[in-house]
Amino acid sequence: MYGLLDCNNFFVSCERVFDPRLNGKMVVVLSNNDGCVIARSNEAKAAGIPMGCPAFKIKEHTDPRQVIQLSARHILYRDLSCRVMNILSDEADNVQQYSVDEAFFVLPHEDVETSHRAMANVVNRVKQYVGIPVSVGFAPTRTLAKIANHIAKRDPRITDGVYWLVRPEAIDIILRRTPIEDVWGIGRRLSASLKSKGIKTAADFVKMPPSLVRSMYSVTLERTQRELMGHDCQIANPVDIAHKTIMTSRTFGKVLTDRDEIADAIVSFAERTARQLRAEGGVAGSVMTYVRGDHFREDLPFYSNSCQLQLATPSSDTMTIVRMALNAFNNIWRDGFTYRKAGVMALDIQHGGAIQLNVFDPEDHGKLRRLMSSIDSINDMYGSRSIKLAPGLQRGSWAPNQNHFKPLSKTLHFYTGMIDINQLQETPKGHFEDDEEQDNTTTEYPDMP
DNA sequence: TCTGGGGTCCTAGGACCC
DNA sequence: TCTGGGGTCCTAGGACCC
Repeated sequence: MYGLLDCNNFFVSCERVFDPRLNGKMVVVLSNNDGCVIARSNEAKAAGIPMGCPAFKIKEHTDPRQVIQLSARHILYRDLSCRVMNILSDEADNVQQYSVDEAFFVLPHEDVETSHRAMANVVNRVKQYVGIPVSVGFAPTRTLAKIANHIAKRDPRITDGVYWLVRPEAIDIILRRTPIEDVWGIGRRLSASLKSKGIKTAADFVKMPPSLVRSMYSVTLERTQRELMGHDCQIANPVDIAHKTIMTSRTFGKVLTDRDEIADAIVSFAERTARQLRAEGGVAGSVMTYVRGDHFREDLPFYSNSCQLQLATPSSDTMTIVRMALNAFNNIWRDGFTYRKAGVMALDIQHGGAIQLNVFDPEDHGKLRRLMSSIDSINDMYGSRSIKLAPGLQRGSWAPNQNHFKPLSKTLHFYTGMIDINQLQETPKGHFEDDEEQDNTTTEYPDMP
């Protein structure tokens, strides 16, 4: 039996913790660059604003003046996420965090009643101590637990925010009511294809011969089907598996043409990638840099390219990663094009320290490791940009647009104790939204004094 | 005017080998 | 005219997720 705990409208709920005036309003949280809607309040969902909706298209769905738009503050969301997961871990076993706002787990109790009480307790404690509403679904497989969770979230008659989808007859009824596109693992393309064959609900899908599903589509889809039938296939088991790739990429706030400005961005991306690599205790075997134009601008010549370079010895040292990223960038840079996005990716990541040293490699790796660990300590202590590489100290003209920050309530002081509010005062260009908090911009509140 | 970021897995096809 | 069979490994691209 799997449990799935999922935070309701997570980013919006986080914002509401610090500003109760957002309750009952249409609220959306925007992606980097204030580009797309990545979280919606129930009110915004009811108005028909879809997930991923470009901010400038909100007006196609509802009066945009009634919608409170907020730039994302991921560091805050991660902090609250940790608190939710900690409370869950008090009651549940084998907690596997699947994303920032959801986790699979199992319960130690044998009987449903005790389990239900334990989970109702978690839901209440999270609401009380973190301020975030959560829902829990239980089912024999993860794919069914996803469906159970949706029901817990949507149906107000579900008591305590916890729904059990266990009895075969109940599963049968629910599958008949579940549109095929709502099944975890069946996205836009697959659902369109299945519908064209008359498969409209999860129940229709389950009736297909599994061998046909595999031959017409893939083993992945066949696994999804078997999970719906109640056979645990461990799909998308995210469990403690260390990352295989780590990427940092951004869409620039504007189209860039200057090589040095883009190199500046590459350095920042590489630094951040290296830092994350070290935080996970991994080393990268190769580094990839990519650049691309703006594919929405048909009036500009489009260019997109990437280059992956192998390291002589796998490394997580900032200077090495930055150097490789810049070398790769130099290989793909073309004059005369415009650039809107770039990224740096660490690949072939190894964990656990069994690194094969290259005897021809002149670097003193012990020394580098000590230097990096000192830099990390200083940045942890004094703020993440206290020490950077000199090439990263440029203009930051690539910085994304984020014009919808609202001042954080002073209650943040009392609340987290983890975020240094003094760091919130300045908003230098060319840094990352999760490095520090911002800002002084005031958001207009419709219908608010 | 304005369209995110960071991941995973699978498959097909090509290069290469014996 | 006729052009094997069976592997492996790698890569690019497509699908999905939140």
